Amino acid sequence: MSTDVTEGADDPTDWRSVEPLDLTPILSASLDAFYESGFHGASVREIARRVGVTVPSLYYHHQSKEGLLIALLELSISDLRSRALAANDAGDGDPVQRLTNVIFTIVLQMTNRARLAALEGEARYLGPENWERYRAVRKGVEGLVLDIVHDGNTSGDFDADDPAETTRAILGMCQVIPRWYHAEGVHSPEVVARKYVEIALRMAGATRAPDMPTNSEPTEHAS
Amino acid sequence: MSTDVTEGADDPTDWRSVEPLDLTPILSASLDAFYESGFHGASVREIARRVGVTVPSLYYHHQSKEGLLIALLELSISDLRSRALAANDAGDGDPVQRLTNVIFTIVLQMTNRARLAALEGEARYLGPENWERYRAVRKGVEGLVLDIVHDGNTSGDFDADDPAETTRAILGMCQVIPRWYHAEGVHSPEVVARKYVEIALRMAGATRAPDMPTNSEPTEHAS
DNA sequence: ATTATCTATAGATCTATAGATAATGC
DNA sequence: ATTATCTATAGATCTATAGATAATGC
Repeated sequence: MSTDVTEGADDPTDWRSVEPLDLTPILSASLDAFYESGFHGASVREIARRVGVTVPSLYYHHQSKEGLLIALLELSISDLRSRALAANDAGDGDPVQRLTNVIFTIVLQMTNRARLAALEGEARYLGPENWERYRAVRKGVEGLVLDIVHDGNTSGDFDADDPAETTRAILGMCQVIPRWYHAEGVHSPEVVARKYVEIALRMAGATRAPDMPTNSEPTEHAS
Repeated sequence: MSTDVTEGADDPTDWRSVEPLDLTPILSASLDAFYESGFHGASVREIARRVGVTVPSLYYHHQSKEGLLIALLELSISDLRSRALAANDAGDGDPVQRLTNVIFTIVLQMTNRARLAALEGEARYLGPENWERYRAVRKGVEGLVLDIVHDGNTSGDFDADDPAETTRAILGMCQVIPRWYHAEGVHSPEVVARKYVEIALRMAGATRAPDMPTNSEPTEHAS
């Protein structure tokens, strides 16, 4: 049984590094247009022009303009989800390490794929069905972080007054990274990720330091 | 000399409470439409329909569709700016109290005026001139918070590893509040503001607690 | 046969303005 | 005179589809 390997993303256990997704020319052009002008500000004509094809050609590959957006969002959020889960697992049950790993991989996405991550703000223009599906995955990631903060509070590793609010605050500061990183980011994605891990640990009231992840080390298990 | 009192907002020293702005019917309808559909997704026809006038009537009062947006953004950002400055002054030179007051008033805006605050994301669709003007004010507020974090680091009240990154993180978590507060906010604006002040102080590494502001006390100086 | 593109066009909607008309204040 | 509204319309642009045509793989 040969399952399609290209589904989702690359090796899901590889949460320490985030390479740019290689998109089809149509999705790549859509991303550029949506990023610059927003979903409603970008026209299918403009997208077709960037790709170098006619408009009907776009409709052959995707059902509608919304179909272009949902394809991009789905790629982005499902990849974020699988990396976040892998990062959490790699924390081996230790709340401090789990939060560290998860925030590290999230910030890597926000910086290395800033344009794609910035599309999240356009998700609210999806139709009810696509919106609900997207929202469910998004909620799952938030729930994961909330669980970590909760567990840390219970174990005494964290000291968050209001875990739900702390979780929203942590994810909130990450969400806005794409707004400024692409334009004025001076640090490498890894450096930013480490800084935000430190800040997130403070927000949760962590009582000890984690092992800071790094992506410069070679992976020990060959493929 | 009777200067126009309605210019800007109400008493600028009153940073402890934030009432909803009362907008003209046209701006109120524009805000609703922009909030629901975004700048490009909202049409002037739809705005006119909400107000109950014809489209040309809109153009009598405002130069263009962008004129509607900039009017709303200008109201929002200038009010935020003056409140933030007043809140900073009320901190009396103490970094802990200054950060507390400024974050408190910012979060009050994000919750009490969630729809208006959410418009910030549309600012990037402004023309170059309006965008630059808006951006300058926005940068001013960021600079104010950065100064506070810096001063606190110098005085030993804070312990921020990277003041610029900490400032962005603090303002970032505040910026996204409108995205969830309007929909699922269960706490009162004041309660949320106090929670975020606590979180912000942790992020900056504050070594002592502030006097938490409250807006339930009557102002001691009559008008 | 299947896949991918094209030309041509439907039909709606967009922002904005010209110029007429009514209501208000001196 | 000034302020605020209207009808009518310009002129561009929007998303999406019908149906023809070319290229590819068996």
